[in-house]
Amino acid sequence: MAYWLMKSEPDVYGWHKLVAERRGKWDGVRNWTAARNLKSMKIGDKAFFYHSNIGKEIVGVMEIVREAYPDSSDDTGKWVMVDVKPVRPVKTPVTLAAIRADKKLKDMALVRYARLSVQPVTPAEWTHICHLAGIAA
DNA sequence: GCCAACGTTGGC
DNA sequence: GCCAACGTTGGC
Repeated sequence: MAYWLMKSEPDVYGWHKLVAERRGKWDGVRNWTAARNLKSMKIGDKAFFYHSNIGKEIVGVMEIVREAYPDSSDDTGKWVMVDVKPVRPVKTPVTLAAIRADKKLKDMALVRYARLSVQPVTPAEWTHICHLAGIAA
């Protein structure tokens, strides 16, 4: 099983909206590196939901429930989307500042490639962040 | 609102 | 195929 981190601006599509919907479509990705990550996802993979711009923190854990298929918001047919469902909210949000300040996390894509909206997370990073978030890994 | 980082586009 | 110009993202 692989781990990921996916970003969304909460005023556009936030954690609470995903929880309300019970299942969400992760569309609108228009970056080749992010799209490659979407295509690598398997059903059952876990992903952190990160609020960019407002909050700048990890707020929940999602699971991939449908693997990459054509993005319905894309007319060109080049891009893909996946479906996700919320698994659990974090107990304590893990902020970008906390991630930057943590030696174990400073190599995360979130820090090194700030603009990448869909990025891999290593098992060690996943476990550590779950610990900081006060939830089981 | 500004600006740094960086991806993309288009002229050559 | 290079690289300057431009656009976008996202932190501050």
